[in-house]
Amino acid sequence: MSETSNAPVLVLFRHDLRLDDNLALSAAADSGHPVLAVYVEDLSEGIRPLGAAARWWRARSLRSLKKALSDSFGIRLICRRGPLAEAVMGLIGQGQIKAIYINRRFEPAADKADDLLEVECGHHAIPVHRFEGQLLHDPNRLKTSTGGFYKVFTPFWRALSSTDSFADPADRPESLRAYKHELEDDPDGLLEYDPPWAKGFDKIWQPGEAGASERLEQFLEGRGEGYSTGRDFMAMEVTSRLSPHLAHGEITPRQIMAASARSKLPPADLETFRKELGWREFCWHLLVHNPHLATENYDTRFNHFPWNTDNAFLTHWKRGRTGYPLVDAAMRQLWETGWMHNRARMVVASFLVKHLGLHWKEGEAWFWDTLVDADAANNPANWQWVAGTGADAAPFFRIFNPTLQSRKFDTRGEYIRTYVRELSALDSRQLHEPPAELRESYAYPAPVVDHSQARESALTAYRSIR
DNA sequence: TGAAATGTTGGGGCG
DNA sequence: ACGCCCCAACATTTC
Repeated sequence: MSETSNAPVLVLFRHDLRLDDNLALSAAADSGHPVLAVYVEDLSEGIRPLGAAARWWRARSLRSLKKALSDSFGIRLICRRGPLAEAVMGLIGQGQIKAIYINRRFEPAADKADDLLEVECGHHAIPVHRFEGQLLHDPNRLKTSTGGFYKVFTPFWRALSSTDSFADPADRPESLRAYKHELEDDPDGLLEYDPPWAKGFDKIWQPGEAGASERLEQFLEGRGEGYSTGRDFMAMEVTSRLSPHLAHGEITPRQIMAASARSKLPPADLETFRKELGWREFCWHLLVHNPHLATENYDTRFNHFPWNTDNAFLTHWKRGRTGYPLVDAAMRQLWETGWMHNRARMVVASFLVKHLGLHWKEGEAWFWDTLVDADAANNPANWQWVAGTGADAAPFFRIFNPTLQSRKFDTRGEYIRTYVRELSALDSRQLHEPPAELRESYAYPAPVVDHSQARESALTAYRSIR
């Protein structure tokens, strides 16, 4: 490392485990210097550590990235964990790094950690170059006409999607000079994480950039046909399943927008699909402007809300033993696959908050730990939305009837039968609401709460803080 | 991106 | 033939 002319530039990977449309990587390539590629698990103050399912995903995604860097460029990715600035300083000898290239992060504490890195590097005259990729918009730039941030989705999306077209994605670098080094690859074992509960995940998911672009292509070339209405039906395989790939930065919303413009899917389906990306942007917009979104009620009137603290309720919910087949199917899908259908998420979230009267943070924490796509903005923002404590939130009186949702969106019971296997012999007339006298013989629990009673007490509680 | 309660309408059974 | 009632179907209001 002693000869400065051969000194490397450093590319840091964090939530951007990809080579395509990776502006930091491209800029590092353009610098002409040899590249040292490092993934850092940032333990800086205030950054939320990944949940277990997301760690499972990351281990595989990192392996895939490592292989791609090695195959394409002969670059050996190394992995480190620790507070960002410390990890980076510990890695490099002073004055031997020309520059650092990173993609901007929007989790407020992570953004701060990047600022700190920049300050630390400044002391050593090492410039830190930041690039965009995680989002379509810059939450600090997009403002309402009165200069504030957006609090309602529709005007937000109108403003965002009516602006000039989004930037085109960048190709992966044609060539990169590898920096030769003797650094240890993965001292903390980030690439190895194989918990027993994740055994089934491999059948469903292909973490990594290649898996991401495959999903996108499949979706835009046919799977997404009928998305605008079909997305509500939980047994239909019409959704893109891109969320974990997006969460880990294996694909960018820029790439998705650009690809969707070339798709032959019906315009209505594409519009609905893009709008979902819009919700993702909106959630990040909210988090940037409300750094404590994951821990505090956006609507502070709820600080005095009389939540239940019944641990037995919470356990039934987590295990998928509430006695409501749709809720249980969804919770088991989450456990078995690390993912849950969007409508099912709304149903189980509404059930936790309104039927069981538990604090949304309980559900948010479980999702955070069990979802492969857990995202620091989307998870809390959507939980607050369902709970009615959030921005542009669902009105307090919107209480899903799990049995009705089941009849409407899983009419033939395929979704339920897939995950609540003990009920698979029931015909669809009984499946949505198994008769009390049958439950014992099917080893299926009685409902933990009575729907209309639970509904009434939720309404009473929510009215109390209006 | 809801569900339940309440109101309205119209067809058909029936005295 | 007619009015009355019932109730399903649909619309509107309310939470």
